[in-house]
Amino acid sequence: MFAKGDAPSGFYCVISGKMRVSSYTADGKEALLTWLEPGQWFGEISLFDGLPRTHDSHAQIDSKVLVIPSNEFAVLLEKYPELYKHIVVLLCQKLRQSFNLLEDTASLSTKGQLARRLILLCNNPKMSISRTMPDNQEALTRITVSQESIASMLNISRQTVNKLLQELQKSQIIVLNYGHIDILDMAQLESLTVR
Amino acid sequence: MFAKGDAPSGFYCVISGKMRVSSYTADGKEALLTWLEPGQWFGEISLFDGLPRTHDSHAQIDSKVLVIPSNEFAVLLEKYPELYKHIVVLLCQKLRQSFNLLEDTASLSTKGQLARRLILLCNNPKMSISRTMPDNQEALTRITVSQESIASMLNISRQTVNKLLQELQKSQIIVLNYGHIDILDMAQLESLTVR
DNA sequence: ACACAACTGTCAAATAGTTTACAATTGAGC
DNA sequence: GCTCAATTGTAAACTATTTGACAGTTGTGT
Repeated sequence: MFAKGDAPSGFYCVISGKMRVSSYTADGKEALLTWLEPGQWFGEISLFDGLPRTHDSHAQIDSKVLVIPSNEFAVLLEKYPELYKHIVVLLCQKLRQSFNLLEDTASLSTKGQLARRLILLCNNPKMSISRTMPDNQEALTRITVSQESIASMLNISRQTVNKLLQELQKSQIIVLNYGHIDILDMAQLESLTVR
Repeated sequence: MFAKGDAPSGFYCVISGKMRVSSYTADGKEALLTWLEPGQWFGEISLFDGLPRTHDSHAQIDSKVLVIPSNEFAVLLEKYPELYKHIVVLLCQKLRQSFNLLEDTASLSTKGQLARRLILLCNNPKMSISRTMPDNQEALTRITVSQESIASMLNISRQTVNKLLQELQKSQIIVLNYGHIDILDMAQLESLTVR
């Protein structure tokens, strides 16, 4: 468990399992940002600007996390300054991702945001600094996520999520199941997200 | 004018004036992300990951922008690799800012988001890589922005903005004027943004 | 000082989303 | 196979937000 607000302490990489990245409202409701999967790094923001962590990260399932403590990482950077290039690329990827998310929430209808999120969930593991993870999940068409989780990501109620998902199902774009969603027509899904 | 989707072309710094950073919906509505003021750098994301620009930036008023073309910047980086450190810090600042924005939209009520945005607009110029700009705007309590602009930033209607602002005015938190808003009680404004 | 554009204030009807509540279904563990 | 927790489906009442329309106000430029 790496809590939001914690002092900066290191650079982390998910080795196995799955971490939830989220923040919490006053009333304890979770606002889910994303998941971190094996091969994805996190914690670098605090590391470089020295401010508290931006989010809570906690294991959703049994997970192993590689920890590089701040001071050790500083030594590494000293020794291999070319590491900076990769850090910069990692940061740019994350920044681009969050800009895209921001743009979505700032200009899409609720239905559009839902469609966008479904697409994002299909090609989730994109934050990795290394390309060590195989890209074989490219054409993933099954999303293993509860409607409840989608709701907390979009800051809307589960009932609304359900209603919209059923509309998509009626349009033959997706198929709803217990605990997962199958995408039938990615192209049509994309067409719902044109701004 | 630096358009979203343009090929990466350089690293920029606002010298004078004010740039609007935004994207546009299909129907031409503007989704305003923020402004860039003198001393603030932009364009670095495209520069480092080689992908198209993430946003439109266009001058709101007559502005001067320093342009460092990609190839020249590459030479600079080669010559002064310690520049990377500063780039990393700049990126972290922007990332932290967008995470905060994301968190707001993901967990605050409309009124809370409005309060948050008013606060942000007070201490806007925070994206600068250098500390060359004096910090004398710290306790700024007048926001020069139309209700229309606020609406497009929050992706809500102008009428709703107006209604909520008037509630804040009734609570003696702000005063509404033609073209600008005065903040009377920053503390109370902050208290509306607790999650 | 006049005209005009930009901005603000307001309202009613229509739409969208939340909340509360409860039933039905599914999957996991014993 | 049975039980229980998690998840999904559904509906009605309520609240929030949008849309469209229009009037009033303020600042700018001539």
